Amino acid sequence: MRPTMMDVAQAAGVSLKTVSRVVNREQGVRTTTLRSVQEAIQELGYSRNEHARVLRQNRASRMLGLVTRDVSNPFYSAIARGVEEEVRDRALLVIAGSSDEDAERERALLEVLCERRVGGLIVAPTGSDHSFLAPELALGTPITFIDRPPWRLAADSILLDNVGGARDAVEHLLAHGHRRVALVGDLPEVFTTSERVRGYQTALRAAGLPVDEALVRLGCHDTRSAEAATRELLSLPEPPTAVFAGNNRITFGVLRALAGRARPPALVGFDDFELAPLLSPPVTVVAYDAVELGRQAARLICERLAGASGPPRQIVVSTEVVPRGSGEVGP
Amino acid sequence: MRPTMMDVAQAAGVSLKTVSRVVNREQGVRTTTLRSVQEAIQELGYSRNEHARVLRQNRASRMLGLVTRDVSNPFYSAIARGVEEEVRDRALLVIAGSSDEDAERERALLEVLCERRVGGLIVAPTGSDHSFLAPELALGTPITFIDRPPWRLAADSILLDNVGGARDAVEHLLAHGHRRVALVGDLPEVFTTSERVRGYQTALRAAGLPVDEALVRLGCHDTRSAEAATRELLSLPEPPTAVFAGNNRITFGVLRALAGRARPPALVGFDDFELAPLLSPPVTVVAYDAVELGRQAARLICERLAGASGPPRQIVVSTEVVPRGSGEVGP
DNA sequence: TTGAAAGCGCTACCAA
DNA sequence: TTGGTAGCGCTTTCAA
Repeated sequence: MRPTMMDVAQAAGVSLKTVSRVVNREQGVRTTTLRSVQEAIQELGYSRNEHARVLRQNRASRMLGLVTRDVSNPFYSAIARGVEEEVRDRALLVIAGSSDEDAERERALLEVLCERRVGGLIVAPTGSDHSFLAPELALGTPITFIDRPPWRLAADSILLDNVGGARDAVEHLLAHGHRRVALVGDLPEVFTTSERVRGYQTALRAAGLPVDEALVRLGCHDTRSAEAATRELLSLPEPPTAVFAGNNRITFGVLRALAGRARPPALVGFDDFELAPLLSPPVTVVAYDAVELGRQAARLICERLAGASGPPRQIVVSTEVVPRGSGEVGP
Repeated sequence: MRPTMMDVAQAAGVSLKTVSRVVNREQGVRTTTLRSVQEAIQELGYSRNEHARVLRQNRASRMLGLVTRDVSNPFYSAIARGVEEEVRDRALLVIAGSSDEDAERERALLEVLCERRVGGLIVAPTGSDHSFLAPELALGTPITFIDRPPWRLAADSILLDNVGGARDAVEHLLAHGHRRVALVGDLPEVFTTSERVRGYQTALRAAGLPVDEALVRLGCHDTRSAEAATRELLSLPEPPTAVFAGNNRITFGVLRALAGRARPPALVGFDDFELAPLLSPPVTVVAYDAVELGRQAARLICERLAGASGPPRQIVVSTEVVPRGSGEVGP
């Protein structure tokens, strides 16, 4: 059996309360007593039961729940990293789970995390109704949405400047003389997709160019479909001279479609990636600090935990075009 | 205040025990009673307190602790993914933390996880003494080490075939006619480094070639130092005609050093990466299934939780050379 | 400086 | 089919 404080107390010949004092580093324990209790703890391999503490203190556990669409995706693992960095010194742990873009699974994960009485929740959401979190929010658990806003729930959110980033990318291509700029994008119902499409349209309209629907290929949710869509674009009677890729998966698909072509179209991709500078040509991207996204989310949670009230906040993280070569070739 | 079972009971006009039955889906509750309790639960936004359950049932919490060196590193996030996939159906959650290669931090994380009464621990270790985990192990908490073996502790481990993978890589280069094969490696005190060095030496010796220390550059813990080491190798009076890179960070550094060179040496890197096929030339690597590594670790934990006893097990995951171009050029 | 006792929210056990 | 009660391991409060 696992030793309890009572076991330690008996081994050390003191009362349970004295052991509690030692374990919690409280003042007012004679040095000799302290020593003998510490020895008993060592001897028995005692480890304090956090569940009993949480229960007795009737508080949240020192854990944050982080629900993303896939922990192994570099975007979300960077967020996880940022969250962890930010809460590390506050002795908070992170429980991370993947929804796999399944709203049911997302909900199940979030509910289980609430049963665990997490101190806060950070969600990169998939579902389209988060109203089931309203009671938890009302009870004081801070919840921050990241990458996409909450639906049917008034909660904090950290978003990228999707419109601005996409607009900058397309303007960058236009500035290099392109007039036929294609967009390869993810599922149109996804928040970030529709925002980036808006940015794309905004840039074209500001330049007095029409939005040619033949050059807009949405619904590419994986590398393969992005590759196929790009091949289709390139075999049009009037192919685009430049491509804007809506996210990193799509950029990889576009790159596969362009591989080996003598004179590939210009390319700017949303999302940076480590090897972008090593490709030929090096890939121009819309970059941002994904780790910072996680840090900001965690910071917001911590502020709320520290008592900050007030209406939901929305923080928009800026993006930046990083020219590397692929986006600076002419038509 | 957060509602308890007692609050629900009062709202529904039943006893606490009846609410417990409903919450736990026990048989023997009249349909009308069931309904009214469910309504009260909905009304109050009740959520069961998992800490109270764990305490009362005197069991481990349904959580696994996962301590890696950096959650945002693709290798470890793939492991996290594998662990999660494997335990998902068993309703286990994963608490993930990064040690940042700091043994003290690793120890602190592991101890906090034990206080949380995790059902099992998976560790990609940094420290060189894990004997402090002995009491926890003795109390029945399964612990699996991954990527590197435990030190001063008899516990399960999941390792890569580091020697075999490195040997295969070098043999692959030798088979293409190389006689001067360099090794760029991580810190020599790291387990995987020394194993891979052994594999490198084994391959050379088996081919009757000397191990030329001038061609062995260890201590490269980041991309930058690997790049510098590679530049040094290339400016030797007798430069290598092929390079074996000891891990993915090093491969990236080597690639940076080779970028733009008219006739780069052959290259095989340990660790696969998504963009390897898209580089020019595409990069030949020693590949393995990192997600499977995590799955195996979780499987081992689950078997132990299900009662499997016996001496520590060691599982070695095989590797495979994936030829893509960079490793198939002659000297 | 130390100890005794109540009780956090829940489940297990027994009773009705 | 339902309810009462003890107690999980700890912290809190009060007393010695």
